[in-house]
Amino acid sequence: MRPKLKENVQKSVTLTPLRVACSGCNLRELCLPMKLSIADMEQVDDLISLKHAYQRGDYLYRSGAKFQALYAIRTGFFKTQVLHEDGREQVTGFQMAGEIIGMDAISSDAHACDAIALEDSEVCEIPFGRLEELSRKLPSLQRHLHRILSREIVRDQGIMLLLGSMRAEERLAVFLLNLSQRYATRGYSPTSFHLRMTRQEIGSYLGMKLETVSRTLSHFQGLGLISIRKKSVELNNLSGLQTIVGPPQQLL
Amino acid sequence: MRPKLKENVQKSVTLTPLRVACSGCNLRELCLPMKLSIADMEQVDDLISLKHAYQRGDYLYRSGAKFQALYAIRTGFFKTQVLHEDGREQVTGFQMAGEIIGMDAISSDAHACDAIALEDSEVCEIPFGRLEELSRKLPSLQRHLHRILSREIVRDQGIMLLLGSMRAEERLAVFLLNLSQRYATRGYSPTSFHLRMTRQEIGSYLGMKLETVSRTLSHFQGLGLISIRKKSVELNNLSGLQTIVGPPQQLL
DNA sequence: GTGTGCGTTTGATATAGGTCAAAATCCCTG
DNA sequence: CAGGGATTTTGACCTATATCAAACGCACAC
Repeated sequence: MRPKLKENVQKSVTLTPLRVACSGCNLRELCLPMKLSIADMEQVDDLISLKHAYQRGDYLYRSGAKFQALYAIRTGFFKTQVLHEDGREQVTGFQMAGEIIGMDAISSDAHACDAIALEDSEVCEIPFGRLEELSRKLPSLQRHLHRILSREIVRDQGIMLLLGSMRAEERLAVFLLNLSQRYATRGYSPTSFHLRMTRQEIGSYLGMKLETVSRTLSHFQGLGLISIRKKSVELNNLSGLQTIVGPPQQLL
Repeated sequence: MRPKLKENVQKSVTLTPLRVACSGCNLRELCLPMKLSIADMEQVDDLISLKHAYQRGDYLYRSGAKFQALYAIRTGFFKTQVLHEDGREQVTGFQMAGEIIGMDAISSDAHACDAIALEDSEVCEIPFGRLEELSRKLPSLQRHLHRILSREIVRDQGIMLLLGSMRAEERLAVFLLNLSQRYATRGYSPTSFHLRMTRQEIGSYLGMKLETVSRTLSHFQGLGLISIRKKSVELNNLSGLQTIVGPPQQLL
């Protein structure tokens, strides 16, 4: 039933004929947080035609694939990764419901990374040509698209800061706090959640080896900051994690 | 005459009343590589009103400053950096003529990083509101704006790969090859150029300490790959540098 | 010209995190 | 429910890079 990630080779897309309406979507505040008239909203609904289902391990898109659309995650969890020819890979992000992915592909009309479902997921497809067209007519949609693109740039800069100037403990604390905050935004517990990714994927994202991820998590547990058992984490002391993030503790 | 970087505190902007026309700019192929009718081009010329001059050490913008415009670098060299409250800084990029910066600010209407001139520079200002307006009328301009934003995302992903999974030698080789390629694109020698930034800034960008930058450069010189004296570099063996970039040489 | 300071180089030493290995646990498959 | 691969944990050891320190040199100021 549950496929091993590496073996899901083909892009197995289950088309759900069901039309999804943004106007009725409970993620709208995350995905399209702008005010539109009813008539304009209908045009947006028109744009986002199909909802596709992906199983754990499926590719949403592959590096090199022709760019067609942006994707809004409706449910589920994805990772994006870039591959270096010599086999090295770098996870560039983990995406959850309400987030939009695929923007790397606009610049060259081909995707620059892979996007892979880490659990069974549903995705709304946003044909980019039509999005551009509509955003020419709706300034607030245009503005929103620009914000989303820019937000991605800012996010990436934050990761550069993380990878370029933080120690392993700090990176992991930032990572946990970031997940916490994103779950909170979605109405889930900020202190208790399941990690959808492996230690190896966390490590790739944070620029460290899986053993170091595991050791550091154990260390946090030893300090009483978190409880972790396999993939379920409990953050027992958010402000304690916050204080980990900071320059090397010379005091204390 | 030549100010120390840290002391140029105020944003000293010299307004050049001269109107600059994109239509006549020799950087157009880098900055606006798209075909427009003469009439449309005039509208773009209209948009990009003023050319400002900055001296070495001047801030083009600061983190937190209100977002007004994107900036196209006409001549000169900038760095962008993000600061963590605890004083740590991360250089997020080095920008040269024909490149556009400031896109981080769109998402929140405030700049998320600092941009600082590393040499005397001239910059074209592109008021963003008017750019959005015009891009609603000119689909090819709209498309171009989207490409530029997306290109920045792809660039950042490349840096994440670099910071997250390459060794110091590889990072520095990638850095030198990237500069080489960008100078080549601008019609300068790909094998002989001046570094505008300090070892410390290179180190910040590449996630390593200045001493490691210096040692690694010396090492490359020892291998005959480059010649370096202070800030002037000569790349003697581009393909040799290429082979440095790759998984840890187990063979050889 | 001489002094001062920043940037750079180089050396000696320390350490965070990587590597290798083994055991424990989990989870899917048959 | 037994078997086997994948994932995780933990330990022992190693290395790439950081840290600390000293000396040098160039650029600018006086």
